Amino acid sequence: MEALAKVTTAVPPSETLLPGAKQLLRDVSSPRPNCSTCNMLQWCIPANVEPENRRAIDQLVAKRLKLRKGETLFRPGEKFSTLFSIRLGSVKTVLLAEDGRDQVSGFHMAGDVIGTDGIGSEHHECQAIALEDTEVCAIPYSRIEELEHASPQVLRNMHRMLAEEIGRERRVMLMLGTLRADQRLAAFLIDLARRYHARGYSSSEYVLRMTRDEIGSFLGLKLETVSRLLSRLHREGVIQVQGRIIKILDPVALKHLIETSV
Amino acid sequence: MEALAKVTTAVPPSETLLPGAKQLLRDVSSPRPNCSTCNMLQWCIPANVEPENRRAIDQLVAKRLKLRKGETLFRPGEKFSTLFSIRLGSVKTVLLAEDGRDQVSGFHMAGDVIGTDGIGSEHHECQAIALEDTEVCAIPYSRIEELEHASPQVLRNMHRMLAEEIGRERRVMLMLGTLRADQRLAAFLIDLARRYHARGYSSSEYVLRMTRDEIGSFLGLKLETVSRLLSRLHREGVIQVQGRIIKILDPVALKHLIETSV
DNA sequence: CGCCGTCTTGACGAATCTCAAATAAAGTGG
DNA sequence: CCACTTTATTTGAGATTCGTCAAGACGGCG
Repeated sequence: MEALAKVTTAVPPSETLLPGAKQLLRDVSSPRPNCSTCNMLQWCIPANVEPENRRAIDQLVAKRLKLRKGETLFRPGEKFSTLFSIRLGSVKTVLLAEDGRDQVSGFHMAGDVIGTDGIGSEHHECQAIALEDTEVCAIPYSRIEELEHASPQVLRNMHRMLAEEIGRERRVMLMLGTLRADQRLAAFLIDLARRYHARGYSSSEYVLRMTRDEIGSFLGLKLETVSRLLSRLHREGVIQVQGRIIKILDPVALKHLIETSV
Repeated sequence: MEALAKVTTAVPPSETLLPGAKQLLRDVSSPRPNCSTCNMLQWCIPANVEPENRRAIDQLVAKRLKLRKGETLFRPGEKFSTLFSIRLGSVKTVLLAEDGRDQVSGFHMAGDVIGTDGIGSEHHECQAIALEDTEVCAIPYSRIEELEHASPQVLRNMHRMLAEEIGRERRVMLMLGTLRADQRLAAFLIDLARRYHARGYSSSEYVLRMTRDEIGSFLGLKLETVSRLLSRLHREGVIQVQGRIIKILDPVALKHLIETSV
């Protein structure tokens, strides 16, 4: 795996970046987090940074945090100050309404940057919860803003990320408003495949990190419907499902499903 | 009404701000658009501007445009350079998918600023179409950025607007993912009432500017469902519907409907 | 006045949800 | 590592919601 085993449970008093509950999260800033040797660098905020800024990016990450499954990274209303780059694991974001309704608004995997929802309003709008044991780099937004001035590439990366985020939300809206249940599920499976592929994994086989209930919440469906539709696609030979292991057998049929009207 | 009747059909060659189709829109920059005497000022980007910046804001608006019902202000893919503040009338924004699906993503009324979807990506992401005869102020984004440096109030207003936009999209997602048809419609009617009220109009009676089909598209429903549900709410005494005239008779019942599980 | 786009309403069917029970998988403590 | 508990998943039957198709009414406008 990696040399990240040593978990320092004590929070160093020097940099109290994270208020409240987050103090409980395990800080795993081994000796010192170091972007330039990080193997997630190519996906992250300082990707392809100019040679002259190489040294600067090692000042970017304040600390690394380790979350156990189910732990919360930030909550709605919390003051925004930090973006989090997922190094390892996966995270769901959940929207909460005043009346108690809630909905999974996204699933995020290694290489994704989360917390961007706070940039506009100074406060987080959703809750981020680890779907499995997860490690994130905490990057103070103020440092990003500084580096944006020095590095056009960092600015470009940030813009790309924010634009992707907006595009993602837009696709979700279109999906919820215009697609049937089976089409939503197909779109979901294809999107996951695409994202795993982009990270160098197989695009035809992967393991779901979330429950049927969480998938249903994201897609605006009940968990039983998700389960039934997975079974149906399996029966039809389009995919193969074994618990959370998904194999896409006929990607063309899957894509076609989204476009067919009945 | 207002002193806006004189429509100059000729586009002055001086400032060719808007490319392509937009040249066809009628420029109604009477002598010169003037924010400081505009009666929409309190809702707009330079609202509550500092006294020392009063003169600067009159350089903000490049021109005023008049759209007839059905005309398009901008389209997906078009280069972003300008925000539009609605002075009069109303506009819908429409998302388009590659496969032909489309969905109304929002309804915008006088006082709303549209075009913000282009800020992140440099290109517009949706199509803006006038629902009725409409007048907008075209505000070059570069001028806003300049003014943001001089005026903390303008910066604040911009942030507020963008945060509101994000919050609005978030609420739409939650609505589409978690509410039944009747609850969506109730939420829609309440939202319109709230927005009209904020603009000084009655919160219990208003005229819809869009068709049942457009409401359905926005809510992820078919037009027949929208019509049936309006009739049902009318029958139940919660609202009164006469064509596009809506009267909210029992706002409490309407709000309650959203929270009841069946 | 007649046309056309919009709206309403009914009947029917398909999609999706609810409730319930059985099964499978994952986590826990000895 | 096993037995036990808890959680997650599958599947069925029946109810409900919503969409589809079709016919007619309404209303603005040339």
